[in-house]
Amino acid sequence: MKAVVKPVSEVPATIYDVAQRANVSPATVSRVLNGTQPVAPATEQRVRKAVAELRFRPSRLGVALAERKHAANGIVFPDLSGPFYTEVVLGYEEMAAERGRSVLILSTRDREDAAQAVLSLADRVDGMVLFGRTVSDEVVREVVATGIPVVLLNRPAVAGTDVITTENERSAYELTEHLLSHGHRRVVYLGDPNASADAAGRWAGVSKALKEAKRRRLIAPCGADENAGYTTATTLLQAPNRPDALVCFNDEVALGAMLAAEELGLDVAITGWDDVMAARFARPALTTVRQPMRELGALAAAALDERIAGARTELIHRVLPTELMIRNSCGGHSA
Amino acid sequence: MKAVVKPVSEVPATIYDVAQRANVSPATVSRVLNGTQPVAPATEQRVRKAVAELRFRPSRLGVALAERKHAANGIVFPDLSGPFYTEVVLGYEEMAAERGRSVLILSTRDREDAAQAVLSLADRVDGMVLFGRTVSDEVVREVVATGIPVVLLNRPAVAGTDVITTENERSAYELTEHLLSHGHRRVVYLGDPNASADAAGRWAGVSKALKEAKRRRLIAPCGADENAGYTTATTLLQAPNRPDALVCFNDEVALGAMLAAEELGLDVAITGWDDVMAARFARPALTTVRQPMRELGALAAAALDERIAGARTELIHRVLPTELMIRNSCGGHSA
DNA sequence: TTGTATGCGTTATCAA
DNA sequence: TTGATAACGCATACAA
Repeated sequence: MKAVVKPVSEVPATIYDVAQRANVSPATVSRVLNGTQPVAPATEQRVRKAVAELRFRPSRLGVALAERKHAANGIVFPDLSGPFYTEVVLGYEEMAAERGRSVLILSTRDREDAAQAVLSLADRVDGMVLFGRTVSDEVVREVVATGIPVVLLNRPAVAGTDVITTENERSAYELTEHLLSHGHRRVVYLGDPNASADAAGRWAGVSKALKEAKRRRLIAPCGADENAGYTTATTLLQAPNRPDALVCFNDEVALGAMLAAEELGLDVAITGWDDVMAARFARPALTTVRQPMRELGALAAAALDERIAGARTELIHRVLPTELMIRNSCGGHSA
Repeated sequence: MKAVVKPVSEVPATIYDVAQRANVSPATVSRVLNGTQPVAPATEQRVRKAVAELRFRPSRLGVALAERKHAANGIVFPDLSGPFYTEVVLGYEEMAAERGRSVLILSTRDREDAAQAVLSLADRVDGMVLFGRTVSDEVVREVVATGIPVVLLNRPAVAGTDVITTENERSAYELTEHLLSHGHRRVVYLGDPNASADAAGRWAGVSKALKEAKRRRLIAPCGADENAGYTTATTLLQAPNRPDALVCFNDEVALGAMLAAEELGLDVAITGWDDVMAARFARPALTTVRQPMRELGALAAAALDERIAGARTELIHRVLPTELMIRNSCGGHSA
């Protein structure tokens, strides 16, 4: 006489279905699946058989509620254009995946409800990393107040957060010194120190080198994209007493400035920041600064994980080194 | 006489805490917060007051389980380097956010457990989009079998999936015709038709144009990165009877090939695909094909949403047009 | 208009 | 080694 067996249905099986089919309690099924407690071999066999037959997959929804955790991390960035954020996100995802956590992304790019979006993300993750230039300190504090660990990237610390940044001032200083050593006398910085900590840090380095060399500390407030670089440089290069070197906030700005110089038929030294792919292919090739983007993301994920797991309670503040990529655009290297 | 009021605690308040403080039932709190049923003004006031005082935020975990949905979408891509995937992801995230859904990302880049990772992602979302070159058809079928809607991007359809692709063959055909009209006679395609549907489609277009012009249909199997392009082109350009035009699978390959040609001091026409930033800055500027990346992502999110909401049951298959960006690298345009 | 009670799918505690 | 059963935090039929 055949046993009456529930047919495999289209609706997902629950742990109760499995329990019933294996003639055990739901608790035992859970124990088998998670290895949380010893189970008799024979019992385990029955359970595994039932699981396979019913194609049972534990509901993440149920698991999450019972464990009261999402097993997911968030990451908030202003934009994804350019390789910088992209690479960081990739490094972050990779490390998170290794540790069994999913990652939720959120781009704040000119979104009016950015604050709301970030807060709402906070409800869906066990921890999150926030890039500079995304939301106000006030919002960061609110997120911290929800109780989840927060890691800040390239942004000044807020109480209760871990911080990881890449080095700015020293590299900018060296870059400027290099320019000066090539005989450039009138160097101006294209960027807006008020716009971000990065921009401020780089200006600080440039400024310091200029001061030490007893040069005028010139700065041209400028947006962070190619168009801003092009426009600003066009104006600058047509003014009397035009600069012979431009230290740009990033590669996009620098590339835009190169276009301007090219159009005006002017020979001016130009440097960028980030080492985007286009920097290598521009002619002359762009001198720039490379950041360990991948590592930045991976470290952020690791830091978050430590706090989520409770393995660390004190906060950290790490600064990652950057690397000068001297190429032809800064003059003196046979462009 | 003061009412006894529960102090605001550090542990998150639940809907029961709010109900108690407002002297109503949890159901009423839910109704106020979600506007699912009319509530008396006075009652609503009390509830909102309690919500504010307790800083109550509904637990996503509880909501998700009760509603039996994640309110989240997934997206799986092979990599994020290069602007292509990045822009698509951005378009996707933007559209998803507009519709109140979070997005979970998953990169399969040389990950051995890619299949497992994708399946596990399937448990955490209400629907997902999969790029070509990520997992096998078998895995796609398994995901479809879980019951969640699946949208495939730049990849041949699998039963039960929506498909959105960008046009390949026609653009490749036009690109090749253009090259031929410039007098190039020996044009070879750098790419691997077996590696992806994109590579195959582009080769089909090149092949067709060559055939119609009664030229030899030459192809050099080649990886999809800069290094592969450089290596392949170096070999090709040093062989007897070398090509005078290279149609490359993408911009990275083309840029690598340009480096090779430059090193060898050879003048050869080169075209790419994707219009990465470096394409504009290379000298000569790279002729390439632009895809509506942002739109691709947005459409995918929209398609997913329709199926998740049950607004559409029949499957779609859309092909988005691409645009030729004729610049200098294809010769005849005063490079 | 509001409250009661149950379901959602797990995990985990406490007995047995 | 195993089974009841109570959380977990909300939504929602069903009553009142």
